[in-house]
Amino acid sequence: MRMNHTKTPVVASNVELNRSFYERDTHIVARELLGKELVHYKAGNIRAGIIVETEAYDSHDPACHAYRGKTKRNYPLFGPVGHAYIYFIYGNHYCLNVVARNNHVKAGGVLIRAIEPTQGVTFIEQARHPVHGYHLSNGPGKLTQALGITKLHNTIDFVTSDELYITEGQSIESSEIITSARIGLSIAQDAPLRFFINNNPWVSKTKHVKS
DNA sequence: CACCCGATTATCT
DNA sequence: GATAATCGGGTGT
Repeated sequence: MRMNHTKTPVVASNVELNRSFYERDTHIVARELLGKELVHYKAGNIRAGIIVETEAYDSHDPACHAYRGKTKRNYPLFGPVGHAYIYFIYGNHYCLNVVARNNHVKAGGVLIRAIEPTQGVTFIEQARHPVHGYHLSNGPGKLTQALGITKLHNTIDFVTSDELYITEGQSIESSEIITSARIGLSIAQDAPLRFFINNNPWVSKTKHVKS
């Protein structure tokens, strides 16, 4: 099964992704999550954005949290695909992953690194005050703060949840997708497992980008 | 724009 | 005790 990469009109879709979407190689899912819409519904309010940057991590990758086996922190990566893995880092930030892998690896997930806000921008600006523009959500710690995602959402099922879910959003042509090395790692720095939409201002700022 | 650095804490060794 | 899939503010070019 493949997504449609032919010239398709850019039409937003609010159809939720199904379980099988996440049951593929982690790097395929990372690539195909570009253009999808991440939605957080809370207390009658919706905040959402189009995913514009992702990174893939699976358990035979030394940079993956699951590389050294299951722990109290990383156990969601070993659980069912389509669920959330959220971790707290640098004493300040929450980072959001979607559990995704084929049936041949023990654990894996896709880090959502940046979104372009589409709904609830007023609430997003409140959550990120005093920041505006692309600074609202052009980084993994920024987008969770923007949408109000915390460790409380850890292990939530994107496929069945009415609070946190992902929809088809808009289709992205493969020619618009850039592959590069991942950001901020101390090991496995050269693996081409970061994906982002070319020329999208909401993609995080980086120094060196290998394509 | 490029580089440098401190904050702050859950988790792992 | 050390580390970390980050961020934002600071300084210098």
